[in-house]
Amino acid sequence: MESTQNKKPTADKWHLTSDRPVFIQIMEKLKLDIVTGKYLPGDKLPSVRDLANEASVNPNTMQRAFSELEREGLVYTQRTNGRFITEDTDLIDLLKQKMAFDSISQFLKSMRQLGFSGEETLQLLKEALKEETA
Amino acid sequence: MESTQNKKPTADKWHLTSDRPVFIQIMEKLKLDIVTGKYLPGDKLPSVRDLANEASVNPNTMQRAFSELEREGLVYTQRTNGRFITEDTDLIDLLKQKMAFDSISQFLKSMRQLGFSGEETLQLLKEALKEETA
DNA sequence: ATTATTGTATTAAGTGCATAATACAGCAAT
DNA sequence: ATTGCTGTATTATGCACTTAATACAATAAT
Repeated sequence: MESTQNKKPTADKWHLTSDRPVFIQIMEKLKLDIVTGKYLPGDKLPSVRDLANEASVNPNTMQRAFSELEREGLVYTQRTNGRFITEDTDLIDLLKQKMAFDSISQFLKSMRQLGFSGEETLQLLKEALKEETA
Repeated sequence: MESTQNKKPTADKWHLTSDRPVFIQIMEKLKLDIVTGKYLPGDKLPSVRDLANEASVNPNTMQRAFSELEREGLVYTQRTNGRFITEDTDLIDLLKQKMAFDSISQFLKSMRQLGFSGEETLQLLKEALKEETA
């Protein structure tokens, strides 16, 4: 017996969309959770079935996301025990740096495509930050 | 008779990838060409077939991209004469503003997801710009 | 008037992603 | 030893995007 409020409280904080492959979006979310410390090195992950259920996704899809993450060395598997976050903290740090670098590069590229110089882009960013507090 | 160098010189400057719908990527490229002035208001566009050929894409796919652009008011069609860039310069300006705003918003969002504050992000961007010239 | 070019529509096929429904093997807990 | 949970594999179905091969209607050019 579960209490009525104990159904699925930790449900969809995955905000998955249909405009890109779901397994990619899951990978991105997991990577964020890893580099931001929501998952710590060595942490045990929920089972494929549980996570699939929580994300309202097919187990195959969740499985695929983890397969890819494992290929990248971010998680490792103990065949019948579960999955765990890598303990390679250097790898995690590198990933975070790379994600930040990629974000900056992509931003500058798209702004330049729109015709803005680096200086103009910097200025626009400053103004955007100013707007936020106002 | 064509000279040997007159084959398809203006070929693939479309760099389309397979990780996202092609018709979306085409729309993005066309929008960029419009807001950056490579196409001017009222300009006549090449035919669907020619553009499809140039981009190495199926005519249906190119057609779809244009249908969407037309829905957004960026191009208009003369039934059997061809397609033209909108002459609504305000719309074009608004689009450019929106694209820049979206780019900035997305950048700030992704950096915050990585744990960086607005100030930190600004600093990282400055450093990135400094690195470029060095 | 004829011809070529325009946008547009249709049908069939192939591919990748996601789902659903199972099933199996191996280890942990009991 | 049995039971339950783990990752993993398989088969079938559906959907969206893309391609291919046509075809048609309407206008511009000749």
